[in-house]
Amino acid sequence: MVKSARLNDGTTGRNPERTRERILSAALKEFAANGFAGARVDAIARRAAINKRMLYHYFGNKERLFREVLRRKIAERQASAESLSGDPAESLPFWFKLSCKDTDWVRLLEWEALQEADKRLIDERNRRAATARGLERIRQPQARGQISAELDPRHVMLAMRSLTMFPMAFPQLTKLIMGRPVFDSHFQKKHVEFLRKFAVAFRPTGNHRIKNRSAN
Amino acid sequence: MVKSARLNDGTTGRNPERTRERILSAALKEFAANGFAGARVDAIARRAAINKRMLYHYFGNKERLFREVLRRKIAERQASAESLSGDPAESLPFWFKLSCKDTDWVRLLEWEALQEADKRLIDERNRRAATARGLERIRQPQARGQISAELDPRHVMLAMRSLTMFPMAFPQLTKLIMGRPVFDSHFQKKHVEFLRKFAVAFRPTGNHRIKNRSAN
DNA sequence: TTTTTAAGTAACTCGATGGTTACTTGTGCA
DNA sequence: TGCACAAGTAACCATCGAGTTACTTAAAAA
Repeated sequence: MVKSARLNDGTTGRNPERTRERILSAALKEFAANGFAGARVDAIARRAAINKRMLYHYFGNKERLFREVLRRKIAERQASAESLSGDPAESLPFWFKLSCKDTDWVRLLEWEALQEADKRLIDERNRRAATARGLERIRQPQARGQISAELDPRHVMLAMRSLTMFPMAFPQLTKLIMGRPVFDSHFQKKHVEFLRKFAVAFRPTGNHRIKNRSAN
Repeated sequence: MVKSARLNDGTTGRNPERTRERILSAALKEFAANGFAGARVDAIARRAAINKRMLYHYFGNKERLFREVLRRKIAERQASAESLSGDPAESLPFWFKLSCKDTDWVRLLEWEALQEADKRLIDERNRRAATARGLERIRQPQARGQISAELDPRHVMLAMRSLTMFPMAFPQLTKLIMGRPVFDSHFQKKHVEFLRKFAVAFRPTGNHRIKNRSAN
């Protein structure tokens, strides 16, 4: 037969790479939508258009698949975090927009908060390191006088995460308060404006800025 | 028999009030811990130390029980919201401490965010009204010059909710950032301090405060 | 070409779970 | 006193869902 020659990277016949990939992306959707416990292996298989058995062939079981999905997503996220300005008036809108674009991530974190609260974190080493780098990206602008040095960088980070993730994490509350769904682009634009204005909260106050400047 | 006289309010024999109450409080725990889909009717029955059949006797089915649990909790919450100062330096710590004390509520909201995102809210009328009253409690301090009138009260409310609920809603992130569990009382004390200090973010800036004062 | 191994499929198992059936027992009221 | 109805119990059922068995088929190595 002619077709058996070199079709593997195409769309026909067997293709382990493609199958693995389809399972992973289907699983991401399913886990983000329903959490680990709520996700249905059959649903993942259907979404990926593969036989359920293959999922066990490639990933062993539901939990290992979940860990793999999470690991990949974490890596993807860390990439987008690295290059970023120290000015809260830019970074707050940036993080907020990212949450709006990547609802799967927000939901995965939320499921994790609810379901694996007690168990130890997946990919913990990696995430600790990323958090430490994130804190460094707050201390630098503090030294430069862009963020008040009076504030503990950890609380600053927590506050920034809060302000930028909360609306997506609690869409029903956002809708209740704002009168518009979180996905509404008008709301998103307005909230970006609000965050940009609100960012002054992190800036040094007049007297302190002078104190910091003179300390250099 | 002597004992059949007037024991109903006691601990022995039949007691519909008590049974209903036990089911409701067991259900609150179970739903907060596992969400609607994850909650097990058998587990609720076991927790309440009643026969599973009674649960259907009193509440019809799992969903109606859930709605009743939520309705009660919402009512309880609204009560504690009504009397409250307009000064963010007081209200932010107040709401944060409330979240710390009432984790069940935070978790119920979080399950709702994840699971009933599409369906319309339970007890919606009531919650809309409470939200409107909440917005009023922001407009008043704005008029008094305690909160900047430059800020849209809805965004202010959203930001306040974010800052006060987020740490409890995402305990794993809080731990990652702070190095201590959310339940740690030292963290809670420090975060209260941070919020009190950070509350100036909502206050009018120098020039605007003058403008507002002169407007009265 | 043959053999070996990985990719793929259909049908099954078995425990868990929401809800029900069919029953017994205590209590307030005529 | 007895009767009607609510409170309460145990065993059951149908369905669903993670994981498995037992098989076929493509493709790379020998």
